[in-house]
Amino acid sequence: MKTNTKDIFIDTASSLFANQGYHATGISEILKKSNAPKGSLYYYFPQGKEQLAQEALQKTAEKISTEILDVLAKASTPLEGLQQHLIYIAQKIEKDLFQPNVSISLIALETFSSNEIIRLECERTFQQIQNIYKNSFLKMDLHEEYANFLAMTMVMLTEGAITLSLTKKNTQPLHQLANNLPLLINFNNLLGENYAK
Amino acid sequence: MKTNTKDIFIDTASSLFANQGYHATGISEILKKSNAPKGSLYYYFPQGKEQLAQEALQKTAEKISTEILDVLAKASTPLEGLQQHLIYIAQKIEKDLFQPNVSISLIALETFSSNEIIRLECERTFQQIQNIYKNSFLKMDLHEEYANFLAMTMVMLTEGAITLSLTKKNTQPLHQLANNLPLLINFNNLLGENYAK
DNA sequence: GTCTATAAGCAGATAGAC
DNA sequence: GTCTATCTGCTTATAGAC
Repeated sequence: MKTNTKDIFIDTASSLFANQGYHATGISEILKKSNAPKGSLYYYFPQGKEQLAQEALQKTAEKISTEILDVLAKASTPLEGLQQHLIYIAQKIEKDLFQPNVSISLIALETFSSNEIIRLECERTFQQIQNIYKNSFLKMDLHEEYANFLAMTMVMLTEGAITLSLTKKNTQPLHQLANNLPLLINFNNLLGENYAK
Repeated sequence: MKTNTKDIFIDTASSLFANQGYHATGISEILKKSNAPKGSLYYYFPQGKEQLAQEALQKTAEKISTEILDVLAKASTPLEGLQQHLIYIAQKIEKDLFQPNVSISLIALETFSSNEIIRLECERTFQQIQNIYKNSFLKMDLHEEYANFLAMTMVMLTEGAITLSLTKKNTQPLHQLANNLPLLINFNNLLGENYAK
């Protein structure tokens, strides 16, 4: 039997943790926004805040992965898909008034040295996203190592662009990156073809 | 008259905030590592934690800027300088056992929506770093807008590579980016020459 | 300028009634 | 399964002695 009180907790926590961070988000705030009492939270998540954060992070990771796969599936080329994804993120940031749920960098940087469970979850998520990018590049008949490097580059660029856009309270970095992405990710690059010569 | 108790506070706070984050770092931890009593902290920083964080961030920003300028000055080309800087960051991370002081992304993401003073300081810092990159690119006779885009790209890539390396507890992303940077930042790129055609 | 004792409030977590 | 009252410890900050 599936209750959905638990899902409400996860959704609320997912959003709050991603936008404010793990330490800045209190259990009380999650309870208030979930319209639920404290007891039921500890019923569903006996290990408390850490367990809730872990499950919330998995949910965020799933959502991000799905969004990327969707946009790549609709696009006519991987490059266009990546550009559209960056614009999608920018629109989401604007629409949600800079409270989106598009990045796990904050949680990753907050916990990498203090919480091994959550750190591993973040590492897994980054790898999962990178693999999605890599698979799309492989369809372009790129050398595997080169595809992998470009995929890692896309993860770095996307996370960096989100960080800059949020800090500036302006989505210009995301838009500019989307517009000029062909200058960076150049499939006809001779250097790239000789990548692992 | 210059005491240096204040400087000790700033150095300690600078390191703790950058590595653990603003909310995870308590005043008590700063006091303990500074070997100083609580009274003197509030004597030097009457506005408490927020003021200390702001001054610590300025110190971190200064240090990062100086390091980039140094490495660029010694390198024979901007591209080599950027590669060496990435390697320098990787070495610092390894040497300091993943407790370096090389990024402001964590503080930026933690505070962009909750603390306007610190957010502005972060925005200023990102812009300052981008300007250093831009000036080095301009020496290569690039179009100004293209130089500016490449500089922004370098900020994104560097912050992204640090985030990935810390999360993985492995500096491979930083090293791989350094090795393959010429594939991305390509001054002979025809597209780049036509940037703002 | 330096230091300690303490305030006031909030955090995460729990016990136990219903 | 749901809810509330409460515990313990930690947080930032302050008052005031020296």
